[in-house]
Amino acid sequence: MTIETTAQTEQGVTEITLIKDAEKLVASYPRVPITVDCVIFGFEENELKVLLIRSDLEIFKGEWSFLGDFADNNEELDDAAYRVLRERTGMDDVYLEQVKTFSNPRRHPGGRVLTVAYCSLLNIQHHHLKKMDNELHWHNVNAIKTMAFDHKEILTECYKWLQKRILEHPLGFNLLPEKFSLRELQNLYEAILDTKLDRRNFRKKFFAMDFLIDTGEFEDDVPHRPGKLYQFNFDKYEKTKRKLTGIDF
Amino acid sequence: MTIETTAQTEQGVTEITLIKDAEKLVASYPRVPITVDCVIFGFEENELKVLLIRSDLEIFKGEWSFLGDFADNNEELDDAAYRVLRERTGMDDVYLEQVKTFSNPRRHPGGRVLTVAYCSLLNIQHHHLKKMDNELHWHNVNAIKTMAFDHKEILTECYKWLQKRILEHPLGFNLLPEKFSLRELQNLYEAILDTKLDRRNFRKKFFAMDFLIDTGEFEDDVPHRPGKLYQFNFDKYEKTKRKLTGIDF
DNA sequence: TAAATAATGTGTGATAAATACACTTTAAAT
DNA sequence: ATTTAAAGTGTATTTATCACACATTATTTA
Repeated sequence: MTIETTAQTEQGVTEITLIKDAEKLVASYPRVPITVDCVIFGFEENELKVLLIRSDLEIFKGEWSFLGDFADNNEELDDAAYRVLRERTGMDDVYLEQVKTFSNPRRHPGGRVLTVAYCSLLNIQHHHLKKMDNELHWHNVNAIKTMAFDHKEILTECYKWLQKRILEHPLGFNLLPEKFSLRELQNLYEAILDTKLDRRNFRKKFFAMDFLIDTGEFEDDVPHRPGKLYQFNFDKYEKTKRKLTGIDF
Repeated sequence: MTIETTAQTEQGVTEITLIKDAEKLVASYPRVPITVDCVIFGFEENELKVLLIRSDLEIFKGEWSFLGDFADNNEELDDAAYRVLRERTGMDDVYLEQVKTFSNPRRHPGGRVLTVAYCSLLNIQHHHLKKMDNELHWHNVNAIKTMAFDHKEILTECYKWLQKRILEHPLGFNLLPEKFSLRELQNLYEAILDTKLDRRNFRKKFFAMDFLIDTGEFEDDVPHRPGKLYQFNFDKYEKTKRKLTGIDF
């Protein structure tokens, strides 16, 4: 009993020493500020959009950038990305995934800053930009020519990521309203993949997967025959492994 | 002319001011030490291996970890990863790809350290561990139970990455000797994907792609009918978009 | 109220890819 | 000469991809 206590104490002391050693080692190495950047995709008027804000750096005055922020001390980066989303858009139940870390030492004019890019997909109708906030804007992804920092490069990488990811995982539903027509779904895929798809094959493919629930409702604001509205079946989505590859091309 | 010079000077002055502002902003944010960790896969005796080193932290005495290092000031992380490979294995023309950033604030006992995991694939026969260096060891990937830091988690992610990546990109050749038999190639795929493949379909698949060059040579150290030796056709590999998906399952 | 418009909804046949499956051949070892 | 162990090869079935056209329906316009 005495021995056991001693052993424990000794072990405790040793561990504290070892942690001190580790701390000393870590303290001796260069440190870098870390940011997260959220590349937030949306879909509206048949176009793939991305949510940008005017850079808050004078040197990039007028240029657009992603929503981002420095990571707090002891904040996990996923949490930082969710925090940025919450703080800037008011949403926190969105799809979010880490994509890539960018480390060019000259990417930030204020010195070396490392950034981790996160892609987020959100339904524009669920998110209403504050009217006065004209620093925030949804941009057509294909129309963006230049951005602040290395953000154009980040956008390119994230857009490629999205094109690939949407073929192996039906992420697109995160971008649509809760109830959507098959045309809207197809338009979304066409916008993201930047291609035309055959309507019959597209429908066949999606009906073959059991992702779609027929709501029995129809569109009611279209100047032509209204299409049926569907909902996404999240349960099936979790269970299936079926890929979306090979939609027509 | 005078005006132009003045304008240039003024613009220069302004830019310097703006950069100072940016520097001030960056200086005000938390900084974190960054490491890269190289998850180096190899293939030997029909098993997928990963190259590990005994942790240099006393607190992890005896535990295994990836080859890693802190990023130098102003060093791009890809370069840091290549540097680690070069310094520790003597190789620098290896396949290397960024996989994921790990940021749990408690992942390092010496305080917050962020790490970026890189996967590397290398041909074990081209790399001869220094005989005395018994701190470095090739481990069977499936036999690893615990590791230092969060390296077991990193391994899991990188192994998943490899399994996925090898189906869309013929990376496997990086792990094989220059000349290899189809059996070796199939064994490699079976080891990585952890599954059995049909020999005829596997051959059909690889011959259909034009990745293989028939060397006309045969194995000569096997206790049975020797197989033909092939080389990988890097030119075709660059040109093709053909996927490796759907090998038998 | 008839005609024009614009998109919905539906099926089949052709081609290509994935999969399942068994026997003969060859070289080395015994 | 026999055994062993793997190489090498072909076909038939099923599944997925892809190309393609016409009737239907609600709205808008003349």
